Amino acid sequence: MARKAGSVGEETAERVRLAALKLFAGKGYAAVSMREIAAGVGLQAGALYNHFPTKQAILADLMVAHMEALIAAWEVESRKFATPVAALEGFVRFHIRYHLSRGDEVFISYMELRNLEPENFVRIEGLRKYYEGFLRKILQAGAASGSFSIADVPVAAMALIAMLTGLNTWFRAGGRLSVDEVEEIYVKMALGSVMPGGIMQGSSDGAARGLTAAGS
Amino acid sequence: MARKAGSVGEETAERVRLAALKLFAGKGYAAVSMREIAAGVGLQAGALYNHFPTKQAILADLMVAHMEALIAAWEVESRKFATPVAALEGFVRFHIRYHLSRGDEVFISYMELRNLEPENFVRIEGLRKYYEGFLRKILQAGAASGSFSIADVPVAAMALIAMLTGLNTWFRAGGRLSVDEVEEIYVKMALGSVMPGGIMQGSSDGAARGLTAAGS
DNA sequence: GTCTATACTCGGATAGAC
DNA sequence: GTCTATCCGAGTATAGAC
Repeated sequence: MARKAGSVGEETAERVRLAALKLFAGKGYAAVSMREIAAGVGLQAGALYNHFPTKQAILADLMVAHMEALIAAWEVESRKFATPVAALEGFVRFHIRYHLSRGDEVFISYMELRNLEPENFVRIEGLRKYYEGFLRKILQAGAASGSFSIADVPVAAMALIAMLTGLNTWFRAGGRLSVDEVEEIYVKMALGSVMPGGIMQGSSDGAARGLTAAGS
Repeated sequence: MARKAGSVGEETAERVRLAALKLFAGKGYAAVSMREIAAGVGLQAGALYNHFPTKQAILADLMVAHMEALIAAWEVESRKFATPVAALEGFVRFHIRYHLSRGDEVFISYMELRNLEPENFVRIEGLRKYYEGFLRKILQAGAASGSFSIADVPVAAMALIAMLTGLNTWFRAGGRLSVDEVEEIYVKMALGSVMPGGIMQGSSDGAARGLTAAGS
């Protein structure tokens, strides 16, 4: 936030962000000192204050940037999908890929909320709610059209988001399964959890299948 | 761990655990001082060291106690269920109720792992894996019998656990929905995510429905 | 078992020279 | 913009009196 494009100091500020991101994600915000961050950039601690007024401002900057980028990315991606079913599948795939590729940002955005002053906390929480609203709208549309069988849209949205984001806590690249494989599994589980027709075997071939409602 | 039953000091130690639990859950382990914990018990900081050798020992004690109690509770509860489908429904209900009733313990056990020294970390992680194993066994049995359609049992187990535990991050008693209502929704979603028959409308009346496999 | 007092280290943040 | 030096508060943990 508030970056002066083209200025020399902005390059240093960006390196500060990167070093702080790694350290916060690895040890936790409270356990990281300004001296450590400075060392990661090759500076003395005092020099950090030319770029950020406080330690918490660095954290808030990282979180806001992450949430805004996430929202912007989905706003582009979401244009591809015409039906609620396609949109849900697209959301699952997008959320998984985006979050797995930004592990550090996701980690601090979910773990360090309580280290924010109220003003920053409210702002980040608002952005998060806004992002969750995308999924709620998809589920609402599908429930209205009969594609989904959902007892409570806000609850279903939170359940799905938690399931998807949970991937970040255990998935490691180079393990038994690839991202693509895990993504397919999650798509099936997510769709199965809200669709009256249940799990569709071999449903991973495209995003634009039309599904008519099938009551219980 | 290592409690001397009946001793006078154990009462104080228990009060220390309680105060530390509340503080760790509220502000984060790293942000809580021994002075704060002592004040919560009505002691001076130095007196804490009569009961715990270090600050981290308090954290590890709380985590181990939580995980062992959780495992013991499920080992009792699990005897009630005869089929994989009933066991999965029972697990979902148990996990939700147990975790929502121990919000503080759950919170620190998931958030403060990185503040543990390797020895303690390995121990807690082992207990967590052991608990997750309960769900894996249920899913494996159901997949073998044809009740479930699961592409990968370990992945499905992690996805379900994340969905269930995620409840703790947003559910608040006294809100729009009761625990019972949310529990029903999660049961349907969890079963729907792994059952080829999909969501069963009105499936919340009991835990022992027999379900025969129904392929796609 | 608890107290007071304190050793020792480290934290965030600032001032002023260059 | 970065450096060195420093302020000042707070951290964990210990020592010894009671």
